[in-house]
Amino acid sequence: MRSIMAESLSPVRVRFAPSPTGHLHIGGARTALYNYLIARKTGGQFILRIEDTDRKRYVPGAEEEIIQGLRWLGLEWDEGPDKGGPYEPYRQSQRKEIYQHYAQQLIEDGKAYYCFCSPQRLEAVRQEQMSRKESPRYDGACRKLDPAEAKARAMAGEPHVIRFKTPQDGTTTVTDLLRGDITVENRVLDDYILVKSDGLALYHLAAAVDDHLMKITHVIRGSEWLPTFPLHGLIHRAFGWQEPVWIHLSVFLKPSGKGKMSKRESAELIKDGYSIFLKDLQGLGYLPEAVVNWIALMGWSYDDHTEFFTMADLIEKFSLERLNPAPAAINFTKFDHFNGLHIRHLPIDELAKRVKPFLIEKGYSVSDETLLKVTPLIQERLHTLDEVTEIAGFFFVEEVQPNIEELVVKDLSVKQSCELAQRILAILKDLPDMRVSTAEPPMRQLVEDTGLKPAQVFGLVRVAVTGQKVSPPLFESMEIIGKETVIKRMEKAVALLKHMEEQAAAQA
RNA sequence: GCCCCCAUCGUCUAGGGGACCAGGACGCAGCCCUUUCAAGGCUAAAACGGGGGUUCGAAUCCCCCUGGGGGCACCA
Repeated sequence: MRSIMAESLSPVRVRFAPSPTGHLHIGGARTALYNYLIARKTGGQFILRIEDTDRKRYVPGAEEEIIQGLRWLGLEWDEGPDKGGPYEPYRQSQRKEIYQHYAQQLIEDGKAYYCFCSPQRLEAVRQEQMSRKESPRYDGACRKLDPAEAKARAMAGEPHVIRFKTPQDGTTTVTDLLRGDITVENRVLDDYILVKSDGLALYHLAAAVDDHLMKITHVIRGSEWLPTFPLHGLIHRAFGWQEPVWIHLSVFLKPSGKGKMSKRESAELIKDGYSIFLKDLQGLGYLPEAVVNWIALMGWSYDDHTEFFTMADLIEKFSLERLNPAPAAINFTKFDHFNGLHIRHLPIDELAKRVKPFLIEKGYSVSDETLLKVTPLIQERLHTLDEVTEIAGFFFVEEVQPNIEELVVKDLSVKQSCELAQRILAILKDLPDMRVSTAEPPMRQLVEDTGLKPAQVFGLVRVAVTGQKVSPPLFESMEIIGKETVIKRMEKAVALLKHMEEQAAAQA
């Protein structure tokens, strides 16, 4: 496959054609991304087309969610329902007449026919075929109808659909860029419905017509279309149209690799802080840069070692030839890794800006000045943005609530811990300020004087000042917090330890 | 049941007949660094599903099996 330099350098026209029937997920996002990348790389156009021909499955708000999701990822389209373009409209529900026109053309050419079979009859036929262990397929009853007569019945208003007259023998060969030729026996193909009884086209017709009219050069879509791929080739050929280059992407499997993510499993994921839905990702603390990097690498690779990619890198390096047709299991821990990588790649002020909403949401009062000082301390500690609250929340509160147990120094008694805390307090009180250069030397001296381990002394200070056992670097944190607050927190720790000591004495 | 697709470490992958006792990444384990946690560095364990061919030579090409996935709607 690698020898086929399909995209070469000529501009492609590609489209992402989602149907507004639910949430945009990472699988769809990846399809959109690959389309976008190849368009930008070749200087072509990326088109957004909404495939909303099924009114029953239409979900209000889904189109907006798709648009928001794509924009969040940074995948801006050149033509689409919201911005128009030379081939508008870009919403299939608004193109009903166009499809009808082309369906008529097929009927006139004898390549499609009216079908008046009721859903009930079709269901009965299906049942019977199944009971005979045959594949369910249209039995072709209306295929034999006299075309003039059928047309008259249709014109008279008799309910009908329009079916494609699939060749009954021979084979059909279509070509996928990644898989090569795919040949099927025509007899296993059905006389697929092209236009429903409500007059709206089904995907097969609508997509073919639109791809042709919109001058799409490459169709990059999910592999769920592979089974009907031969039909799509046949439809293009029935019209005498040149086919686009077809590329079917692999599917995403659940983390176990066993099957697709079910609706239920997708919903459950959020409990673990993950989601396959784009709408959730931002709130869970993920960067669009990381999402792009992560999904780009599920089914595509650049070489044997490069893994970090910005959008600009991807546009430069992406190629259809290096797409991988095998299904890929979703790996969320790798997603976390990429998120950390991109967090560390962000400029400080940008990271501060992105982390701020998470602090605000948890009720912290955030001063930009403090946040800007805190951000460098947490940058390499964050895997997701929302972790900022647990790692650095103590910077933005008046008081912390240390766990009394944690205040007791390892291998020391409560009494000894209390004495140590008092010595620390005395030293800090005497200092002119809390700069690292001011506070660290005397504290190190204390470690030496007491013969304790650094971890023991600093651990006590850490719990007292930050309220947590794990924190950003201690002295840098104290500098940001400032002397006044540090002293106040130390005093509280001493008081707590004293109280604990008294209680222990009373019990004895 | 029928049709189609896919097949390298647990996972994402590199690999286009000799450069492969198979490379990278995540995760996992250990070590280093270190005031905690990270980040970073180093090391380790970890794979060509099976069987036939073709060839001097196969992870790479062909066939079969097996396994996995997708699809069989007046959904997309």
